[in-house]
Amino acid sequence: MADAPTEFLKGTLDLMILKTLSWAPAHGYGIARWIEHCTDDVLEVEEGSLYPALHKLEDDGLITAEWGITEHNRRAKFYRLTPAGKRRLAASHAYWARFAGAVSKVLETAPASA
Amino acid sequence: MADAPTEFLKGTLDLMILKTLSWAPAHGYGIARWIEHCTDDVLEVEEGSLYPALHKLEDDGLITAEWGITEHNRRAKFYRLTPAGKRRLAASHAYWARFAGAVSKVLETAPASA
DNA sequence: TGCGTTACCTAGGACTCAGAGGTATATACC
DNA sequence: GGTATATACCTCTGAGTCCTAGGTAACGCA
Repeated sequence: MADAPTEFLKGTLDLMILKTLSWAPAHGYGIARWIEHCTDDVLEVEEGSLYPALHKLEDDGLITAEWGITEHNRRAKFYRLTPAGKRRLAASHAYWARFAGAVSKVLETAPASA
Repeated sequence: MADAPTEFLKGTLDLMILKTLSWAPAHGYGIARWIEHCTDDVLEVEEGSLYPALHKLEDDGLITAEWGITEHNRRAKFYRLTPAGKRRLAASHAYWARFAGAVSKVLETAPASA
């Protein structure tokens, strides 16, 4: 994905796509640009990862797509969260918190406690 | 890996192994048990993931192995961090902080700021 | 007309993790 | 002595995820 953190990431792409769409419908290109901007380019979204992920989310019924015109007057597919997508987002967000917390626990535990 | 967070994880297994070994040398089985214990079983380390990871870290020169006897009087391979492993741990730890921070930024940004 | 940006897409390979299976020994219990 | 449990190691294979590299096309501007 980026500079360095290509090591981690897994499932987090789906989560961030869903989160981005929770604010408003958006097209793939815009989602990628926004995530990069929001994280000061720490997270770079590759198109080869993005579009397959988007299609999979659509197949799973978590998002729906509709063709439209962007502010730049270009044809684009706008994605929107479905109710199932909202539920998935909530669940994934909770899982992430749980997971990240667990990793932090390991990373911050002092030697003595072992 | 576990209950739920099998979605995330990637690279984090290596990181947690290195971190565990930074306290003291340990054998595979012990590393797995300790990570599970430390995270209240949020993270479950599967053997099918653990041993290949251990072998890879050894091939990469980040850890070294030596046969010994455990406190249970059983034959076990004890792994120890190499200087390169310590450097990798520091770098990965920093990457993780950077990555987790970026994900949190996306997850916690309010709609209005987009 | 040509170029940069916006916007979409896929095929292929690399890599990681987990499930399932297998080996062997020490200790505890019957 | 025989059996069960826990400890401790290992690998094969499949499923899934991501990236590289390539391609299409339309808009706006010089």
